[in-house]
Amino acid sequence: MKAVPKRVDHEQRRRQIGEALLRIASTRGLQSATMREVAAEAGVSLRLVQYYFHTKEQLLVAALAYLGEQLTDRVSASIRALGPVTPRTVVYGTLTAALPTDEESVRLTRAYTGFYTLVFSEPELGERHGATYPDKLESLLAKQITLAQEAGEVASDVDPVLTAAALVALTHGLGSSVLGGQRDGAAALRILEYQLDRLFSGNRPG
Amino acid sequence: MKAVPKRVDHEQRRRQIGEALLRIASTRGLQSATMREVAAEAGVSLRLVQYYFHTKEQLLVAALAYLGEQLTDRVSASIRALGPVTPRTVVYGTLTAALPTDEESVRLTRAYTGFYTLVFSEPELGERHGATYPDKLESLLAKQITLAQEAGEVASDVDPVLTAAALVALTHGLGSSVLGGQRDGAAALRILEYQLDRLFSGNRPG
DNA sequence: TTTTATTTGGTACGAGCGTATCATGAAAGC
DNA sequence: GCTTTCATGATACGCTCGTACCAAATAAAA
Repeated sequence: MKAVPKRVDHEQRRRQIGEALLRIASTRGLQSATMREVAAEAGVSLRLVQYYFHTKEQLLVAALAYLGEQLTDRVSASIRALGPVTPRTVVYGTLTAALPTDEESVRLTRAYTGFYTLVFSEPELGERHGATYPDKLESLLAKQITLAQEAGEVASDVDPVLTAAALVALTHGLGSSVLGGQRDGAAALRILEYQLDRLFSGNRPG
Repeated sequence: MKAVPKRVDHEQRRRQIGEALLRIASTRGLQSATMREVAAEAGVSLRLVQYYFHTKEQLLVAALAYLGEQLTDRVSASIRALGPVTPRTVVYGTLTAALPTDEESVRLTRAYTGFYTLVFSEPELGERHGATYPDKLESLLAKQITLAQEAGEVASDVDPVLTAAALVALTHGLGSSVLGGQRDGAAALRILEYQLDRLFSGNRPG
């Protein structure tokens, strides 16, 4: 079967090629990520890309999976960096990690946006991958907000579900504005933190 | 020179073709709006599209202008529909009009998103058009929030600029989630109105 | 009516795309 | 050692894209 690869590690090769695609997607855009460009970026021949990914869609799906890994890695690292795990640090860490503030996050959000817009025109890709990231994010945040309410950190009259959805949408919108060149990452972070500070100020604003 | 067009009204023809492109952009996506597809959708020959728009970029720029008209028309209609012009109605009307809730707004936001993402990869188009819509929107909303503060409708300690930016980004993010099929327009509207209601509730939430 | 400029149609060209095909070197199994 | 399978390479095919070219109608001007 596939007991031991003969010469090279298949998974490593696939990853090498998939990451080349992500690199292109985050610099020249996903529509520039042709099979030939990916091959050149990965330093291999076109035939090799076809060998490991019989079709382009398979390549895209694999690259999207790799991107998902990097994204969740970054989020958990961001939460960890904020010290003890509390509802507040989870919410801050999760959302600020998704904002394109430094070089790595710009890369990730650019690539992610590319896939997101691709799904607009090719819905099969999203179904094949089942990428319901935002939904899980929202329910996670809603739970954290509820916990924060019980701890008195968030006013008791806020609706956790509606607020969590708004925060995710806000973060997404801010990310788009940064990628679109409307403002820089620091400004976006300021806007997001302002909203979070207002939310986590207990019963009174300010 | 071009005193009187001989047979047909040039501007009308250009509009006919431009709207055909918008129709394609809002259904099959902007990447499906090839010159041939636009010609077929407009019911004219490919040569005619080339005649009125020497290059595809000119066609895109013109269509973007038409889209802008329709967008501002919809916003002012939405404001007018909310009754007397107050800061509150202006803010509600502007933002809810930008949300894909009915068929028309879905069409508009789909087309708008197509152009927005196109600018990601072709920044020249945005520069050529100078489409700094969001910036103007934010300053307009910031001013309205300031007015609402003076009228006591909004808590005096909110930052109008940061809040306006957040509202625009929130609306954009919500629109994306609707277009991405994550929720429907009604749910997005509920989330937005919840935030607006909290903002316009004076000094206390609820 | 003849001329001329404007408006329309049909078609071809060159480039880039995803994909398929043919061919070859190198390791594994008998 | 020979054969079979895996891994890689070079190249070709069919398609679609934006654009360019050639030609024919038709309305305005003379």
